[in-house]
Amino acid sequence: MNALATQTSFPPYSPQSQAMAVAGPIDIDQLSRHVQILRRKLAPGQHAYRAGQSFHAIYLVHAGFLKTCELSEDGRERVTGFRMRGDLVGVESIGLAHYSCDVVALDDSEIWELPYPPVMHACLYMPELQSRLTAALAEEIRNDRAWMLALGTLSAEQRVAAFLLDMARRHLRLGFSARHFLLRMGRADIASFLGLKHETVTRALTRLDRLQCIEVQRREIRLLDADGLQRMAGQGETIH
Amino acid sequence: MNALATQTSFPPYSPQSQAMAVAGPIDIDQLSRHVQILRRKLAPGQHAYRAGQSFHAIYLVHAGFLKTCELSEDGRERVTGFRMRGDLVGVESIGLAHYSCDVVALDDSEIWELPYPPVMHACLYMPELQSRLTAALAEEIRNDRAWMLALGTLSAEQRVAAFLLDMARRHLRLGFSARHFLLRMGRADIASFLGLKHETVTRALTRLDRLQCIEVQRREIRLLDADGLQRMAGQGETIH
DNA sequence: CGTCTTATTGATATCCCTCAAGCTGTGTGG
DNA sequence: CCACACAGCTTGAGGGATATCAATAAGACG
Repeated sequence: MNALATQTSFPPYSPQSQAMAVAGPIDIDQLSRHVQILRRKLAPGQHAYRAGQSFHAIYLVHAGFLKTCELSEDGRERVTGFRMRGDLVGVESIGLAHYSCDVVALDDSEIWELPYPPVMHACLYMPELQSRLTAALAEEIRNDRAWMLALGTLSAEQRVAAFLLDMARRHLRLGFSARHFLLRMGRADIASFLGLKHETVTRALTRLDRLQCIEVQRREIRLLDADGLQRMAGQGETIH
Repeated sequence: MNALATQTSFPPYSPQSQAMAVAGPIDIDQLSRHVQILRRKLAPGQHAYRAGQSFHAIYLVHAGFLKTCELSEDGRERVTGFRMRGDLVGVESIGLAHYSCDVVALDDSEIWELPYPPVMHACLYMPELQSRLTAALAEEIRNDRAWMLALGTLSAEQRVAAFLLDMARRHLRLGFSARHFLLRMGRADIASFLGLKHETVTRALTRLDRLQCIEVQRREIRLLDADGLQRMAGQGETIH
């Protein structure tokens, strides 16, 4: 039995997590004085919301792991991102009457529901909140654009490398090992996100394993040569 | 000489444009009471800003046509969008010290510079502005995600069809013909935006022409069968 | 232990890219 | 006004990366 297997929920709460005042970009303690925050737990496969449901709240991921899926009229579907602790979810639907995409838990998760008109109203009393929210939206755009660049200019293998590095960085930001982690999603979800087919993702992972860049065993990933991966993905910086 | 050739600048000002109170998502008349709005003219090829320049303003496109380009450390580059009258530009860099991408005019253009800290400050006096700005950011995210879905699930030909429909819709929204318009960008820019090569874009256009869906002559486009294009691009609705 | 889902691997097909050449329109200078 | 050069577009031939189809293997779960 390895260490990762004991992480029943991902990411596990840090010791002070219940008391943490700032989760992600939002000052929750202060916000909770103005709006009623509901905590929702989701089992793997459950939806936080679906496209078409009436928009009433944005969510802060407190624990777990989720994916956002874009859907088209004719049934095409694509994973547009993965969300973990500290990420805001639902902001893409601000200004609409109905949510525009699906959000599905990939693991046991807890999300904090921030009812939207109240949050907007609270911005009048918390100027800080307003700029945080706007900055979070802008960062979302930059993040999407960075992936657009990657998907349009990198080969399958490079995309997978970039994906692993992104996961590693986000794990690190939450205080987990960037060198050794468990993917919370299946090959098909990775493939959808990267604009590939699941067999291609598998082959890329196998190849990176053979190149001694990583060690893969199903969903368990070990980064052996992060610098090599970064060169491959066209990124200069190192994971600290 | 055809009608399009007489449109020296695109889109031309509408008769009341100088007096128009609401351009795009922002109430400019009211905003101009709070912040100093500078009008900048750009010739084709000129940059509104470049990645790395210090962030000090967002822009409202008043006339003309521009592209936004994402750049990577190792020299990869990709067009992430095209902007026309009413579009906001620069919002992706909110929260940063420096702009994160390039914005280049493709045609004679005029952009209105909205200095950013002042705009943020003005939000305190104009609650409407705040929600408009947030909604504009959210729409940007949805727009990017819709293209992510398209680029990940459509063939080259379908992408080109979707691109033409998008252009047609946006022309229509500005009061121009959706059936007959001039592309402001070259094949290479379209290709970059769609994650293709310029030869592939050319071939797709030629093919759509042969299929009698459109008529192409260099940059002049005529939509002969918008419904056919829409079916092709997996979109149900019609251009009204 | 059997079933089901997920992942891996292989063989082949296809779409798009690459490279190369020719074409078209535009601008420039004689 | 014409000759020329140049940039952008088009077209063709061929190759390569990824998709597709199919079979097997490995876990997960009851």
